[in-house]
Amino acid sequence: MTQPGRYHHGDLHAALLREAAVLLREQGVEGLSLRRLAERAGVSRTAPYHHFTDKNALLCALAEDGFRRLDRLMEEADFRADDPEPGLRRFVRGYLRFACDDPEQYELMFGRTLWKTGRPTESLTRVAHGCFRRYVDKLEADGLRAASLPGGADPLRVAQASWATLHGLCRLLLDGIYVDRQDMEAVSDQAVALMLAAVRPAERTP
Amino acid sequence: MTQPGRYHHGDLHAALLREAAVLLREQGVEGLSLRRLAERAGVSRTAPYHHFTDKNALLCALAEDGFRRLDRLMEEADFRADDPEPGLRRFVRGYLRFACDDPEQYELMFGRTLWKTGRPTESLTRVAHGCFRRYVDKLEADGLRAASLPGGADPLRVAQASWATLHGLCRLLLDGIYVDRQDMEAVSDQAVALMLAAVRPAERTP
DNA sequence: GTGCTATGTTGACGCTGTCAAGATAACATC
DNA sequence: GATGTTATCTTGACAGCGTCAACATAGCAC
Repeated sequence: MTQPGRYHHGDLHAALLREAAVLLREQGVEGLSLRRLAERAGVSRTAPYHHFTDKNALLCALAEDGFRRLDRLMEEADFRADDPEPGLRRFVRGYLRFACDDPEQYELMFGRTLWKTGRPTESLTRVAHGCFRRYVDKLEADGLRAASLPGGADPLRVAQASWATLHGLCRLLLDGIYVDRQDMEAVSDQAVALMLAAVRPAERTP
Repeated sequence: MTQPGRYHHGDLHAALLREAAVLLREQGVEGLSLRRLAERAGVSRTAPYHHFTDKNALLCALAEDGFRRLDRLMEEADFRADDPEPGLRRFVRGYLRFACDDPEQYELMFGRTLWKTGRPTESLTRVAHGCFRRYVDKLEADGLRAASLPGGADPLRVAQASWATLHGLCRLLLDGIYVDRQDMEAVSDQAVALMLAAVRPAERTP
């Protein structure tokens, strides 16, 4: 459907997204230019503008795909009420694996490129927030209700702080600042311990 | 010393760094171009190349300044052995304030621009690692030695995980993803609780 | 067939980082 | 004081970028 002789591409929209995902994975956002993308799709420089209003819009669509995949991870999470540890550990590892599998995609999803410098699409914002919402709900329903919470601890706050831990870990890891790739497992366990301590503060009593 | 008629600027190196810091704060890395910088300093486009080998080099110098300031914050930190909470709380707030005071500088210090896309200067790496080292040492000396640690918890791991929490909080906050500016104080307290729980796991016993 | 709309094209503009070559000032040495 | 070396600053150029304007072509409804 992408025969070289054809004037109309056939499904440029999808092809662009597909090519963009590859380019993003291989070269990062910095290496992802609309011109190169167009060239790879065998189309002129400005053709993409008939399918995405902007480079920003294309990147938002790309990030949105990522959040949809992350949301699926969220769905599978299961913090069982009586013993949240194994589920939490599995979730943390899954999250880290998600980030490490395609660092550039993770960076795009959570980086400033879209959220600060660019203008996040309404659609992207909705999906991203839905993903977080699901995390809060899960924490509240499965983990926190059963556990004896420290006085007045808001599930939202716990969710924010624990997500921040996870997120910070990924960032430090992916950018290679203070955490090495080989430390991943150990730090991951440490993070689980940290989060568990917040959820079940009185557990370690002798 | 920056008279308009002079052929030689006088102290372009310092002037560039000064102007760059302003531009960074106001517009972010994206708005910081060497050409604009040169223009602001009243000098031709390529003059900066006689003082910094690269845009990368200039950014590294800028980030290095930031880490030196952060290191000073680290010096002041004091996690007293008998009751680390107030010191920790002060430190966390200080860290968050540091990041929020000049978000673009914080972003530059920890972002991928230098650590992933760019090539961090040896000098920058040294200062940044020294800063983290100081945190580990502080944690170990003041807080952890006195506290009853969970079996086999490595101070390095605790430092990595807790820094990740702090860092992740800042990122989410600054990029405005899952944490609002107004949540800052509450989430900050939650983070302190999280970190305290890791350091003194048996404290909440009734 | 006629027109409308979706899609793709070339040309152009201003912005960027950076290299090459040449100009000028400052400074050390004789 | 003259001379040579070096640091600094200049203009010119190049390739790359996102994006707008104007134009070309194909597909589809009537």
